[in-house]
Amino acid sequence: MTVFVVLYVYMSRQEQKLQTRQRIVDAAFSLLDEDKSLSAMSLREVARAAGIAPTSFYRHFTDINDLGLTLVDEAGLALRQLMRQARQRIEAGGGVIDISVDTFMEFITDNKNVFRLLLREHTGTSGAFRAAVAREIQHFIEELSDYIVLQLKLSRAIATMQAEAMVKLVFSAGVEALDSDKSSVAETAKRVKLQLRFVQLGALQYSLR
Amino acid sequence: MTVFVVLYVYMSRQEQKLQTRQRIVDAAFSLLDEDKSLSAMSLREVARAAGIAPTSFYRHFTDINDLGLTLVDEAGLALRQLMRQARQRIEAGGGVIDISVDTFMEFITDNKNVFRLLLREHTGTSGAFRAAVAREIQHFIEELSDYIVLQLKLSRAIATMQAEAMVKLVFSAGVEALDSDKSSVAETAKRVKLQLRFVQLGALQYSLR
DNA sequence: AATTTCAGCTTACAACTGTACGCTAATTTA
DNA sequence: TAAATTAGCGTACAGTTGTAAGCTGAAATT
Repeated sequence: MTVFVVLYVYMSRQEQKLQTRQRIVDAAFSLLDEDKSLSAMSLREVARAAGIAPTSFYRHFTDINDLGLTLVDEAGLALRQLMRQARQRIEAGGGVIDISVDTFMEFITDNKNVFRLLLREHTGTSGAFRAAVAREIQHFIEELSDYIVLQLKLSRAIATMQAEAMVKLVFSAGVEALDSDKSSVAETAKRVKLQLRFVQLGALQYSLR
Repeated sequence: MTVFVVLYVYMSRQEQKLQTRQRIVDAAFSLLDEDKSLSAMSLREVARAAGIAPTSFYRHFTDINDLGLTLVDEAGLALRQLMRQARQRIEAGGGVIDISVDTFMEFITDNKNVFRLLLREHTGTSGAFRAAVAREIQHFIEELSDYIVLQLKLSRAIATMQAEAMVKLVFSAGVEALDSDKSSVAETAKRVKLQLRFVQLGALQYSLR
């Protein structure tokens, strides 16, 4: 005897819609691999990947652009979560630079498409997207700057410059990491850590001058 | 009385073809403004801008991709010329950092689309393009590294790290400069100069440690 | 002077795009 | 229970794309 048990998971209309919306977002992220950019992503392609009719897309987003902004937002959210994670690890002990870089590199390895999105749109063809990504990076810089002022007792002005330099170096290293295998990533991480040390030493030296 | 003088500038077939090819390249560069990327550039669009029939494009390039590689090459060439220019200016006297940054910022301001191409393709959707741009940047780093070894007498290993950090910081500043007006560019330049000084001081400090 | 080469053209076609329109069936509201 | 709302679908259309095929006239070669 075989018994079929059908589980009905109740979902209100609103919840169903939200779920479909998320399917679209996920589909879009999954399309964003090595050789597909946001601007090259067609509405029909996304719809296909999400398993809906092309025209149903409009029930959730007005535009492909609208979807794009959502993706950038989600990516920014992921970045901020990443920072929280790094802070926790730092409080648990360990060199700030080492832990931050390692956390970042882990993030990139595990979320290539999220980081790719940020990088591409940072220099992409939509001014709105460029600005949105720039804002996310600015958040990053400001939080790091706060940390530097508190921990290293540097002036706010110098701390900001130091933080900016560090974030940009880490992001640049991230660019390399996207196209590298695991061992190369470790090597890239090592190099950027040294460079961050240069910046740290230099900023300190400069403020003692 | 009106006299029409027709000037016949003789051009061999080969020269004509080369001229058309250059028109295509120029047209492509001119299309690469704020909101058009290489991958979003259609063959027909380029042909239209170059004033030729779509199918005539194939007499010069096998692909849009082929054209892309040519553009990256030309951009790399422009970068190398830029460096030569910077070296000349430095020999004429002045702070190395100041002159290098100023030269670079001038270049970006005068050749926005060339720099945009490099930036976009550095993180773009074509692995071949990404690699090509990475090579150009590597050139840049190596030449700067040579300079540092010679002038500042640092070890090759440390000089390379310093050079890499500096080039990446300058390129990052370039990203900002693309979306800025003239006065903001000056401000960005000032900030990156300070950051470069951090790196320089830090690398020196580190090697004396 | 006769022949070959070839840069650029026109025409043509199948594939794909965004999106307008109206239908359906199920949920939500009254 | 009756009426209203709406997520998702199918059909349809005009516009754009890459590129295949073959022609033309001028330049280059013989």
